[in-house]
Amino acid sequence: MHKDVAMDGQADVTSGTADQRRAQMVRAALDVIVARGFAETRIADVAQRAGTSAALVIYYFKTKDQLLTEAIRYSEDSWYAEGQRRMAAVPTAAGKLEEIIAMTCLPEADTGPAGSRLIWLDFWARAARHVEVASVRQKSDQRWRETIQSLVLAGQESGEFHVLDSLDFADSLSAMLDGFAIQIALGDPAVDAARAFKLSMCFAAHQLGFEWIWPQSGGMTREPSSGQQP
Amino acid sequence: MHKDVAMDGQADVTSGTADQRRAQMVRAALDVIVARGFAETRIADVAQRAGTSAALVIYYFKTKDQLLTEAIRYSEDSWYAEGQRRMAAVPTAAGKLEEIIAMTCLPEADTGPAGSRLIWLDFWARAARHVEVASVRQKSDQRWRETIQSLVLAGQESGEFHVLDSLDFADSLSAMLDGFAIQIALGDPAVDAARAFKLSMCFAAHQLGFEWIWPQSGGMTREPSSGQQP
DNA sequence: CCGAGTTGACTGAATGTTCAGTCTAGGAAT
DNA sequence: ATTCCTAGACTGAACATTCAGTCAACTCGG
Repeated sequence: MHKDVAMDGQADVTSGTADQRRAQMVRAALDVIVARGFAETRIADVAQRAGTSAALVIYYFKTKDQLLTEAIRYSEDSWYAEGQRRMAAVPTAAGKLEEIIAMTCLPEADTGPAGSRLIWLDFWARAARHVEVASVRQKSDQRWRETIQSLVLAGQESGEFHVLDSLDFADSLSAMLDGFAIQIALGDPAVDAARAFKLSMCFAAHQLGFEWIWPQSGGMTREPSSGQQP
Repeated sequence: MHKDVAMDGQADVTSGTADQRRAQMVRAALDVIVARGFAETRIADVAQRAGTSAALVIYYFKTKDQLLTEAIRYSEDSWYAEGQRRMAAVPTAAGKLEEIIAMTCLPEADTGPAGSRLIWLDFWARAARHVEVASVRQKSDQRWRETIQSLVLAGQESGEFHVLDSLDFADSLSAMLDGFAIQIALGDPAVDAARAFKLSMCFAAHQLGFEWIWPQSGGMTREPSSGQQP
């Protein structure tokens, strides 16, 4: 019989190695998904990437489906955590918002799992047919919108932002970011990362009523994240 | 060798039947893709739908890839044509814009190929890995943005709209619509079609400076779409 | 008008490959 | 010696694509 490893992590702590193995495989899966795409991801590829056998992968994740779903969940969680981390490092609401927008728009200094934008496309497509994935996506998206919304509320309370319906704004910005993410992921020459960033920021600044200029190494809003050059 | 049927439609009229067959198959493919999703679309399914054999499908489209690519191209073209058609039926720029937005947001009275929104997800995902599809998407998107842009320019000249950078607006709205399309396609309860429509229209109205209220059967902007069928 | 030859449309039955998922048996830890 | 781990070899099914023709509609020389 199987240990029926629970998806919430801890399982039995007796074997630290087992959990490590699982995590390693999830990460390997993510790498392969990014590189080859969802549809082209074989268990054997993941196994190879993780330096083990296909049989072992199945041993840990009962099915391929479960592996992929877990990989996606992991990716989303990392993404969210990264967002929280970045926001915490910035004091002003406008700065936090800029950080969020930069995260989806500017590809450099990839967040934990590389190529998140690329994965999203597969993610969405899969969510359309796969209930479990759909629910992961829905939750993840919800969480993200709530992050934006509460950020806006905070900014309004501190007087940084105009007062407007924060939910409307969160939903709109979130949609716009998703839309730009597509263009960026697909490398559309007409709408590159920098342009998406600019347009998103202009939208936010305009709606929320704060000043924003391209981060010229001295703007009031701080440069988004670390060093990045056009 | 093959007749090498040109992709721009009319081709040579010598054999009406062959082209009909092709078109029929493309439409069948589209149906299957919508129903089962891209990855789960088998040639046999398409053949069955079209009332023929898998071998015949391959006979017309050398490979499955070609069939799918052509199906996507067809879908996009229909979508675009539908857009043009709808716009032509409305006099004001604001009305046209509303029509466009309604088309992506409101699911009712599906445009020619049903479930376009759903297909987009697969479309994007596939574009990420498949050069040919990528180019189809890029062109299609470009065309769409240009449509919006020239619409805005026209509205500005007639004095309906504020003056602003029409390209910036087109790119932003287009992104927002894509983003909402995802939520709608996936049936996210937090952002349903009506809400997406409202938020998009508010964005447009706000940016372009025209009045807009929910179409109350007598608004200045006409109700989005009406009865239409081939 | 006719029948041998040609060609395009079409099919059912292979073929061959590619994988997800077993199975079995060996190794390591307890 | 029992219980996890692990992997190589297998199984079985799902499919895309090919093959070897059949069929019907034509042409065209006589």
